[in-house]
Amino acid sequence: MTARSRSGPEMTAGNDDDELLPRGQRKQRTRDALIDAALQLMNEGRSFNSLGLREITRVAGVVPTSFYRHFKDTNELGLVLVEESGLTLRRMLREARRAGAPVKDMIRRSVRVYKAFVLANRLHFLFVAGERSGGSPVIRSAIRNEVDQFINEMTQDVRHLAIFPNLSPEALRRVCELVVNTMLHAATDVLDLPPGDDALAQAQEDNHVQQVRLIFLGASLWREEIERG
Amino acid sequence: MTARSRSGPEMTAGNDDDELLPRGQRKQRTRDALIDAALQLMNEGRSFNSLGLREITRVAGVVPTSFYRHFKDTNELGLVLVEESGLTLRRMLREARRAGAPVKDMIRRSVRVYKAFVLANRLHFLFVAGERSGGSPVIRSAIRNEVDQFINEMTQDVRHLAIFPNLSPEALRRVCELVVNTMLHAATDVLDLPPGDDALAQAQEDNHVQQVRLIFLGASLWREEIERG
DNA sequence: TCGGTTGGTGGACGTATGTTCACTGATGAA
DNA sequence: TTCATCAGTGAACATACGTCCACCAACCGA
Repeated sequence: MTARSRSGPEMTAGNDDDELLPRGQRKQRTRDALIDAALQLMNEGRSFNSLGLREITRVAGVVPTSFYRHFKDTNELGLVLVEESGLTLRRMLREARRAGAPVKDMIRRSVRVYKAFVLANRLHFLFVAGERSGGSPVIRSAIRNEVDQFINEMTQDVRHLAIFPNLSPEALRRVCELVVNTMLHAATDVLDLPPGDDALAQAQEDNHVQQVRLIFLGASLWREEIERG
Repeated sequence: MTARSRSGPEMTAGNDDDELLPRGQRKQRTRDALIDAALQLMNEGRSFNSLGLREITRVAGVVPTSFYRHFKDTNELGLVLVEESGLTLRRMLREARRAGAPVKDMIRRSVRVYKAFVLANRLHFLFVAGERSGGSPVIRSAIRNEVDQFINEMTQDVRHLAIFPNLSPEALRRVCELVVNTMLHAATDVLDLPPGDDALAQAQEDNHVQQVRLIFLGASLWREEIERG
């Protein structure tokens, strides 16, 4: 599976330059339009499994029956969204790996990068954070798998950075799990924050930074044989 | 506002012994039946704002129009649910206060008590954990207020326990916020866990215990002037 | 005892939904 | 050029929804 290429802020199926495209790509276009429509509706405050099939097709600029050419039902579209979001998460990890860990002010810089990434991928984080504990069981468990896998990969990356040589693999994973949970919840804060209020944004960032600092402080001083009791 | 008294696992409006009740109490009965119906539907895996008015009244054993005698719309019922859940949270805090902090094995014991409380109040935690990041904006923000207030009260309680004399009020609140977020997410784990699998439950408990231990370790060693940079 | 108040009923309405079906017109391989 | 394939169409369906209305029966203060 490869990432979709978005064409604009409001994607509908009947674009101007779709006449000259081969059939496969045209199909992919309206498929993308359907997915984007679902994301767009969630961006307006709706939860995924309250979305209707007709509603999605309406926003996508397509007749309801077209939906079935691409998905069996809305749940199947949801699972595709989970997969896409998982790709986004892994892309974040990959970019972080490529950039390397900042040596000075590591945590604050990382939180800033994370926040920027969340805003740049607003819709996916909105979906993940929103449906992770909320919606239909099948989607929830799919998201859980995706996040679990993300935590595993992050654990590997952190291990190679050798920041916490004192931690066993299990303990290190636990630390990563804690950070991921904290930061996924932080994503909701970031996304809910109205833009323009710089002071509030700064206070929020400080809060997130210090929460991670606290976790890292605990992690750096953790001694397996003592704390495990 | 006082807590409702539930009458059974499946509460409907047309109970057997409602003939001899005064009108006010009878009204309260069907109101409770509506609230319980919504909770019951969520317990079956539905998210709140996908619930329909008719659906709720059907489960409550009442005709759809009766709904309007008690709530303006489903959202208003949701806000009542938020308030109820807030009461449950505060009740937990009150009970913990009364029992006092366990001196030995504090964290593990506390996690066990918490887990028991979550299971005993399954529906409220399911609602809070599920709608905290998911559903309609108005309910989400109402829950956020409730949780914020809970964090504040918990901060006061922890302050009086004098566990972290090194922390400023702001830092202590941050620690509580971290613990609450972690434990609210843990509630989802607990509620999703299929019963009977003792080994998995034990592993899950260990995980939660060690996450809190890690936070507490960090908190106990936090030095304001050093870490705030 | 009376009569207003009130919680619950049943029917009806317009509208929205998910799903079906036959159809169309362009695509792309033969 | 021919022709099967197939993404998208439009009409129709049964069903569900939220909301309105008139009505009823029981409660409860007068």
